[in-house]
Amino acid sequence: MEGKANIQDVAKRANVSIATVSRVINNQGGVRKQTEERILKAIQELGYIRNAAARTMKSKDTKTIGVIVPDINNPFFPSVMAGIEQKAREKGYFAILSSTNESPVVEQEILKNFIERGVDGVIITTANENGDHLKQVLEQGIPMVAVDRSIQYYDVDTVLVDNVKGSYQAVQHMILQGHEKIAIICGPQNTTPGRERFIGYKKALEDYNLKLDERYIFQGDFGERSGYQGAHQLYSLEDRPTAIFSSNNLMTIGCVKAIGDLDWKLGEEISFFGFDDVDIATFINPKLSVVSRPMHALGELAFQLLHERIQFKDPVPKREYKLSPELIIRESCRLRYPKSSPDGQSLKK
Amino acid sequence: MEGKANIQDVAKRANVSIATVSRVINNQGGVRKQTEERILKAIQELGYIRNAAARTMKSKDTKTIGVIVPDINNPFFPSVMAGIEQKAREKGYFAILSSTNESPVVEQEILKNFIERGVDGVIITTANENGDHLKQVLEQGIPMVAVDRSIQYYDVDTVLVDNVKGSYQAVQHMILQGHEKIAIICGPQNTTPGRERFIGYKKALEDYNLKLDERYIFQGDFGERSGYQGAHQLYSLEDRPTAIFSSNNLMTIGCVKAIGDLDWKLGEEISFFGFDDVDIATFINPKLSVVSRPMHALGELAFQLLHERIQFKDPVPKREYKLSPELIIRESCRLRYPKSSPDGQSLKK
DNA sequence: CTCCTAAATGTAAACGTTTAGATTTTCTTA
DNA sequence: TAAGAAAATCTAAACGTTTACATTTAGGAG
Repeated sequence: MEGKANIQDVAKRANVSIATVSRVINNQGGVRKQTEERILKAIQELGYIRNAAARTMKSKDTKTIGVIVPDINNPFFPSVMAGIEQKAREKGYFAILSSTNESPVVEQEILKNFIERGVDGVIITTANENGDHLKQVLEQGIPMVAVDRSIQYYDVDTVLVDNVKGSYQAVQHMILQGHEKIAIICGPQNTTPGRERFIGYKKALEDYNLKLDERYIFQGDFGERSGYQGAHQLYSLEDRPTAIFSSNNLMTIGCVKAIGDLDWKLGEEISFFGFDDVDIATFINPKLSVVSRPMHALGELAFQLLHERIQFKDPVPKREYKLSPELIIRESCRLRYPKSSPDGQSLKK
Repeated sequence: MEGKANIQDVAKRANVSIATVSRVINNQGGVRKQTEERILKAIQELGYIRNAAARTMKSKDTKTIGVIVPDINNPFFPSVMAGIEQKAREKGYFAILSSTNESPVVEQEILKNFIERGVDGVIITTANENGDHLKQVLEQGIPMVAVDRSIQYYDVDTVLVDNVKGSYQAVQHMILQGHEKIAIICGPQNTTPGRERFIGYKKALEDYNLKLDERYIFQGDFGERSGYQGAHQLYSLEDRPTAIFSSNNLMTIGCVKAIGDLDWKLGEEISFFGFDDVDIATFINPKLSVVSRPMHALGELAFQLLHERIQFKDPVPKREYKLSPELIIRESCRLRYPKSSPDGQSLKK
């Protein structure tokens, strides 16, 4: 009983034509109950499993979507993926997941492969927002939705987190606590999240009449190491900041590590706010205040948009969703008494 | 210029037959340079991309492997996945990833779908080691390798971590520090890791003539919550343990959280060793000692074994690898002075 | 210039489905 | 019970490749 049975074998055994078998496999109805049972029995006995490749050849669709993430080790993406997968499974879709390690070249290859395989749609967090490597996909009429990073030159549905709002609120929170020397550890400025979180930071300072101080701006790369370096550099400043805003989870980890190593008193000498919740946030003392992103929801929404595109091929205009992040206030930001020593004696007002 | 070009179109445009085109697509040689260039040009101009489904119909293989994990949110699996993916890409394979949420039913469905798609192989961490749902895959002659959890009734290549050794060493370490009342937070006993880590624990106690105390054995389920509950229960004991060994990462997190909430002095009143390294390990004070698994290597090896099976279909006997975990000694285990108050005054020899 | 051989290219038959459209069977109704 | 309609079933043609085998072409040797 090799795994060889095909629809022919089933048809023969059930004494019907392959068309009828096909009908019951896809429950299209119009088959007498008695016949159906006979066919089902034959399928059972032969251990028949339909061949997806052959099916795809005729019907075009694969019930497969391709998912591209830049870094599978960043816990943000598995979470998003979980959301995607859940919704996908509900609708009978499967997901091919590939990680680019932030390499546009790899991304290009993966996309080509996705097209070869005839994926019904693509969900992507691109490694290169300005690239034209996405063109090929769109040209094939394959729907695409961008997650977390938007795409420059093409109109694709996009699901973002409101980064500006998130970082604005975080920085605002620190300002309202009396901080004036607030540093930021930035992400790469050629990525949407990196850029936007910086914008929120600037906007908050502006709205509260604090001037931007170059010394307090550290350019990181979203990697743990750069967070570590950032904190070190800020610490080495003559005039240290009293608060730090870190632009993503990994840098937060690096940053907090450095703060610990430097014996910089978190929540006292230095307040802290991070973008993205992290496991460690509630383990260190004081607990970290963070901006939390609705990752699962992001994934669910992304699939939902994609699915709509897959089903109704009509050209609906591009849609863009911005999900609001949530401020989780814990303990790493303490009231600050401006212009005075940090002992809290001379409370202003 | 719809994304419709097929091999026929290319052939026509290059003024050759489809056979020749096929030959250059698969670089099989035997095509005059001049002709090849003409074909390449046509491909370029038409934006032709070969149809994987049609290809698969003839040549049988899909260059796709299916990967099944029980919980995509457990950081262990993305790490393994990264290893798999890296090796796979090197060999021109792609991976379909699906998460079962520990549900054997879902797992069964996914496997069926994998067969439909004609994956060339399967890498799986099964949700049900005793299930016969794996039979269908093997029957189709699809190679399979098990990762982290072995499979009962079938002979498949297996890549494991030496759980017994890991937990043995961890417990041994605590014993040698003088601990006698060592508790364990177990994983489910119907999974290999859960079982084996418990065995290592028992063995260590036995070897050092410590008797197993039922009160110090807490049955968890590898989830964070159960770790939390475990620590609570142990704390509520009249005669508290002086050390805890936690069987996995998530339970470690729960456990450490509880210890914090209970104000149980980590590293002083209670020593701790966890299986699996976690982000938080180096953030809390004292830093956590853990057993660390070579996750990336696990994934790489798994793919390698699978690839061998795919290439050489000959029935090689089942192979089983056990990778050694590594003990990372940090600070959460302190010397214990047995039989005396924990103030360390009465050091026994 | 022929002939022969080897290299290059072409022809046509699968692969396993789905699905119009044709045909047969069953059921209803007069 | 026959006719007609409706339901069930069948036939055959795709889908886009790969590949064994057949055919043509090129290039030397005589």
